[in-house]
Amino acid sequence: MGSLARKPDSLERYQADLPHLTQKLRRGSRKITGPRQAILEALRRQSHPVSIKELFDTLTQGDCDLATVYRAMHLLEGMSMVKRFDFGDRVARFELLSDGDDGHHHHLVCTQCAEVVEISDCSMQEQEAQIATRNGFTHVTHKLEFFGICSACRAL
Amino acid sequence: MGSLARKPDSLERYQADLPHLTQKLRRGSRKITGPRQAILEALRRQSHPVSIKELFDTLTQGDCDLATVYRAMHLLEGMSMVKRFDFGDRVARFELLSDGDDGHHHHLVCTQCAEVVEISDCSMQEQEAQIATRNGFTHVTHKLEFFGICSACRAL
DNA sequence: GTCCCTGCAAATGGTTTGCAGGCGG
DNA sequence: CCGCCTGCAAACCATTTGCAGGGAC
Repeated sequence: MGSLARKPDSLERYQADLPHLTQKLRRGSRKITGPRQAILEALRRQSHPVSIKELFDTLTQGDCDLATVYRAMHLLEGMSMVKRFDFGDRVARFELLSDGDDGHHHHLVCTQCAEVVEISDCSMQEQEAQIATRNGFTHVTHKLEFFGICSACRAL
Repeated sequence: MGSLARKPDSLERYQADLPHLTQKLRRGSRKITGPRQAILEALRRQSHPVSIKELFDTLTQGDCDLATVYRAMHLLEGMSMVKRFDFGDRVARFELLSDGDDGHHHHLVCTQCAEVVEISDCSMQEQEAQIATRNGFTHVTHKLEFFGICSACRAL
């Protein structure tokens, strides 16, 4: 069952607590500010990739500015604390990374209701290596997302 | 992604000639206009996905308006005459589809110079099917692109 | 006391759209 | 001639950035 997709909304993934997260900031010589704490808290509550606008909307009005969320996500991405995903709708989505998790996984997205299921197993290492050597490339990575229609939408 | 320095196109892929293409338009009860012919001609010259802006720049000034190119690409996409690709830089890129080609292939993109190599073999059908049944989804498709550093950029 | 961080507002860049006139069928 | 297409300009939307004041350390 290891490769089975994760159940949405159950938050089974381990999420570091806030002090743990802010410590990472401090280690990176970054300041721990109110907006950043609010953003990290908001991120912890998510179990799926969220867009910046969505994240912003979960914040108490006045917690911080939209531009600050953008800046914070850049910062966190640079510190490998979040991972950016792209579902092809021209909107960046982010997930908080757990310790030691490189965040490499994919998603199955319902094209009608946007339900997201996490796909944990990725068997592309060998293909990646093959592609690298065949084309003389190095540092080859990939982006992969699945799209389809979920059972609920199909029933409609 | 860097700016593009497109290499001379090899054009190995079969590209239908213009009359053949405009016939498809006619079959779809679409009008054959000057701008559309110019756009199709410009598309035929490409052997890799091009952004709308790039395509527009290859047109003789005055051939048509940028907005018209956008509208034409929507039209052509809806008629399955072009396929849209997404390299994660928030810019849509398009490729002309050959007859009978569903356009399912992937690309290897250099993150420094934006060189693009087409990856033709895709062995994900079974994984796709697996993911569909495991999660109760239907009509499952995927988007997959590879990124890396090409030999030229590596040498710099 | 530094200078990093923030809010605000304006700019950016890709893409879309409203409108009135024009041309393909 | 009818209605699809087009050019033009303005609107849109996610994201970025300049600036000056304020707070973390």
